[in-house]
Amino acid sequence: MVSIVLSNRAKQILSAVVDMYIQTGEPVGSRAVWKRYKLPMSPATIRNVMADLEDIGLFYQPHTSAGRVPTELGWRFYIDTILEKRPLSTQHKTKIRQNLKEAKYNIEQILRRSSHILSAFSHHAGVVVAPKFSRIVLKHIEFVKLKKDLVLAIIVGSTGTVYHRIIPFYTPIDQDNLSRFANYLNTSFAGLTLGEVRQKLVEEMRKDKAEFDAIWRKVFHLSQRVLQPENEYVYIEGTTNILNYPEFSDVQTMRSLLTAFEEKSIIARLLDRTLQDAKVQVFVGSEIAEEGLKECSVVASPYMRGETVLGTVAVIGPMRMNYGTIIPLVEYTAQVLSEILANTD
Amino acid sequence: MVSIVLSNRAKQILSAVVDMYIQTGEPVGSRAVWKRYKLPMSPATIRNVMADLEDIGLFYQPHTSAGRVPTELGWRFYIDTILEKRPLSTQHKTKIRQNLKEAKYNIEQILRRSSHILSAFSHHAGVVVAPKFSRIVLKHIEFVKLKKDLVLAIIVGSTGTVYHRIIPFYTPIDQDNLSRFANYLNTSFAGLTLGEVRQKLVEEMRKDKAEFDAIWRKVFHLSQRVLQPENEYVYIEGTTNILNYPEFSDVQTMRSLLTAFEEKSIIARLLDRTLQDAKVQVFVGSEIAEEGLKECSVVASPYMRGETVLGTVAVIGPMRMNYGTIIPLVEYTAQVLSEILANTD
DNA sequence: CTTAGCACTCACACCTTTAGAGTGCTAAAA
DNA sequence: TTTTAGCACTCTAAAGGTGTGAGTGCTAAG
Repeated sequence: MVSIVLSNRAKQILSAVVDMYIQTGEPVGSRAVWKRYKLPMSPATIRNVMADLEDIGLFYQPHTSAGRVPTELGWRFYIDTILEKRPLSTQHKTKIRQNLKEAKYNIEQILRRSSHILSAFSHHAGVVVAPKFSRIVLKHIEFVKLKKDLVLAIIVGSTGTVYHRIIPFYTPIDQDNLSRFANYLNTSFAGLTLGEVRQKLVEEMRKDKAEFDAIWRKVFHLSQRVLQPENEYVYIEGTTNILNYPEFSDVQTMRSLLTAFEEKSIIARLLDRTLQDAKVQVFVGSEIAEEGLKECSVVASPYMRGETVLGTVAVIGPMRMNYGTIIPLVEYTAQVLSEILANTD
Repeated sequence: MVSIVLSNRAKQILSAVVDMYIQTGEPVGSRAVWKRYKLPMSPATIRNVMADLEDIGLFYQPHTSAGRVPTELGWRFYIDTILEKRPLSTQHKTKIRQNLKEAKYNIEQILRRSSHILSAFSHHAGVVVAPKFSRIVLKHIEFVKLKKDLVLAIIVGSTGTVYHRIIPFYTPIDQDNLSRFANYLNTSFAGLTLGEVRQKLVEEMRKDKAEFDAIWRKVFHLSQRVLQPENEYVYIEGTTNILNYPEFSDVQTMRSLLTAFEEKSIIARLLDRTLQDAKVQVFVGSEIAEEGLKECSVVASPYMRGETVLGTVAVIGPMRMNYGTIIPLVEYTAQVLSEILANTD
């Protein structure tokens, strides 16, 4: 958190410059801001204040005779202390809620739709990170023997997510035994996260080592492989929206941006850190360590099932995004998502 | 097919110009081509021939004092009659084969890897359209009752593809009945495509209408919903490669291109027509009806399981792509894919 | 402390000029 | 008849020069 104290007037001017810069993307001059916002002082006074704000490091001047542009610190300060959120209209809210509820029971589609909504409403890239595999709460597991040495494992999570894996298994075993084992897992571990199940299994195996026969041990091993965490799935939509912003029109910048979007693991890593804190978070510029996204801002919020954080929804765009409307958008989307997931029992 | 007959010399010059244009992307002049390819004639002669080729419509001159650029017709002719394919090196071949075989049993990953390979080797966008749902051959189907009014259906295809669907089902039914029905489907219809299964079910239901009790009919209906075709899945990788090509550096063109890539259904529609013919196909420029891709070329080949065409692999890039190496690349990738899918029984 | 006035700065748009690549045509050579 | 050298011509793109306007900082008066 930045500890800067500003006079009301300075705040007013900061706010006006930021607002105008969000719209135009060009350096904002004193006269322009004066005309536009009808501030009760002359351009000269505004100029003086702007010079002061530049001294503190909130503004930056591309060249001597240009207007001012907010610096990263400027954005940070604006977001933390001045910004007034503009709640979504009830219209928009019902639209979002309905759209997501339409896809009930199909989690993948719900998540895809969420990223679409985020993108369409914000005019930036909309991102949703699917629930982490190891955080999924086990509801049901099933093994199907496909042929002699191939087993299909199906895991149903409490949110309705379904995972399946085909695993080579070179030990002769019949479907009955597999079903019995699945049954054992279902009765003993339903309600735990897959991560926990995995761990408990290791413990069980260690504890009762003596008791187990060879086959049973193999099956334990098999389920270890089934519960191996997998890559996180990331839904991204609206990446082309960034083409509308002149600050990214440089081919070099654009390539690195789009490459970052294409490499979904980068986005997954970036949004991983939002999981710490169950509320909406904003990252500006170099607060984002990820290559290619340092000129961007991210508004992100985790979504949950009950108390458990599952994944993240986010909007990624240029620093000059309209935080006042986008923060509530992200917040609300996460909230609706959490609600929908809570009701899937 | 175009019916144009050219002298050897004209072919040689066409070939040289095309080759040089592939490398530079800029209009090719007579002197440059003469120096580079050491053709046994003077620039003036080359100029004359180039003028002739322009008359036929194979070349185009951006302005009076510029070199020549192949027209769409020019590309078509070149591809159909002059092009010499340059087979992949054994090195590359084993690399591709190994990479794909590594992911055995995980069809999704195999397809994803295929698109990655296509993109990495061609330096353009690599595309793979997953097998069409209704063409999947049924190997195994299973119903799992999740809760009172929710059924999870799992379909395993003969290629190892697994589909799952969660379906609301408001008729009280126990797991036993569901299993019995699944069993019926497995024994009666395994080996048929899902499309066929769907149709047969309708017939069965009609034929024996009288015999069925209410529940049984509901279950029939349920499986109709399960077998509903779903959107085709498309894997695209390397879309950012197009940023390297100056012909797309115009922001407008780029946006429409990237938008087309983001809207995967457009790509699916485009590649749908390749399913007709089980061999590699090339589409140039306006032969592609799809919005935003009219300045591109597509090299596509279906992949199969046995005699059945399943889906398509393709490379999408600028018209001046290196067809000589890309056609064999696409051909080979489709072939390896078909081999791998053939062995999954 | 605020503001009007003014000199000064700098990017950008616009014009002109120039260099160079490439052409088409003509007339000579093969 | 075909090929080639020579040359005038065309057009683009880069380089340089100029003017305009938005915007500043400073100073001195309100």
